[in-house]
Amino acid sequence: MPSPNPTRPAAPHRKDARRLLASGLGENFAFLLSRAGVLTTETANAAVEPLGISIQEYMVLSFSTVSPPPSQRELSQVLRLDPSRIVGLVDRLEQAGLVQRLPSPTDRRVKQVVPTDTGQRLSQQGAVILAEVHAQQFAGLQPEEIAALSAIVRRIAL
Amino acid sequence: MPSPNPTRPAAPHRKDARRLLASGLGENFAFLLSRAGVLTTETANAAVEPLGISIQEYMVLSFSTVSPPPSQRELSQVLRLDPSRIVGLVDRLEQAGLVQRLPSPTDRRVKQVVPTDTGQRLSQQGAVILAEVHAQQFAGLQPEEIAALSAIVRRIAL
DNA sequence: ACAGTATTATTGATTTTGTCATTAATTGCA
DNA sequence: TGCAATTAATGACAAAATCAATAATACTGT
Repeated sequence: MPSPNPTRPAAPHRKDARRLLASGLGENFAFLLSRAGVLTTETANAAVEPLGISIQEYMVLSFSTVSPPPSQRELSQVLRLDPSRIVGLVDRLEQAGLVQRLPSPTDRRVKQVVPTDTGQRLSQQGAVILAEVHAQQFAGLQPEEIAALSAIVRRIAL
Repeated sequence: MPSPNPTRPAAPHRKDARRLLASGLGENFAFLLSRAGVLTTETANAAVEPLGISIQEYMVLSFSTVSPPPSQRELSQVLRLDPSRIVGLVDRLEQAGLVQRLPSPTDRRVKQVVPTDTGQRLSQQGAVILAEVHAQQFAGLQPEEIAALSAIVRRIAL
């Protein structure tokens, strides 16, 4: 698990920003977006840590709440993780009693990943926590800006 | 180097998007931003591959064009990479004749990373290529939306 | 119905990254 | 001067990405 120091939410410094712009990197979407992604992921990871799961595990859990339940295959596509990685993530969630692997009624190859009641609750808790944390992280932005960001990023990411 | 298949620029599918929204993950900034970051990074990586460098190497090269030249220390802060990682990246760029390590005139501990003429040109080429690629990647967005995205993400990432 | 092909979950090997501790050289401070 | 801090570099180790292979099952075209 990439558990960055939770006490240091990684604030970049003024001077860095100036030189970043001067170098041209500050206009580079690959740089900006991946950096924004890393920063928010770090924050999110720290936020769900008290729940006893990593942010990746949270995402598996969260997506497993969809109906009908996803196969591990779908999880790997949606989360853009190698199928072999999903195995381990689901393993840990299963051991923690948060999800179950149920055989698909229609295809005996696939195992559906289904949240337990505890898993359901934890997923909702996580959603609340993350919403709070991001509200805080984006406190400097206007609500319309956040909405715009959400809409645009969704167009890129989805 | 995380060199994703350059022929498959990773297009998410309609149906995934629907279920992603249904699961609630589609409203999750940690998910959206990190995913957008990964997607654009993959695209960018494929785009600069013909130049013979990875996107990380490109970023080091690009930032080294700032004046005065950065120390390796500054590179590690700005790019959020471990100092030990910078060593290898600069090594490769140096071997490729794209940057030089010059002793700082004011502090004999620091080595300034300075682009060669070839490095300068390649950095500019890269900037052009990446601009094109992202224009293409964001083709569905209005220019104002792209501007807004850039501004907002810069506030988050910088 | 059959043969061949594709797909699913899983395992394992290999490589790449991230993270940490340590070191030698050098600087800056008390 | 002497001591703590900083820089680049190296090496150790854990985490993650990537890739190949496998067994079970499903699907296809004939």
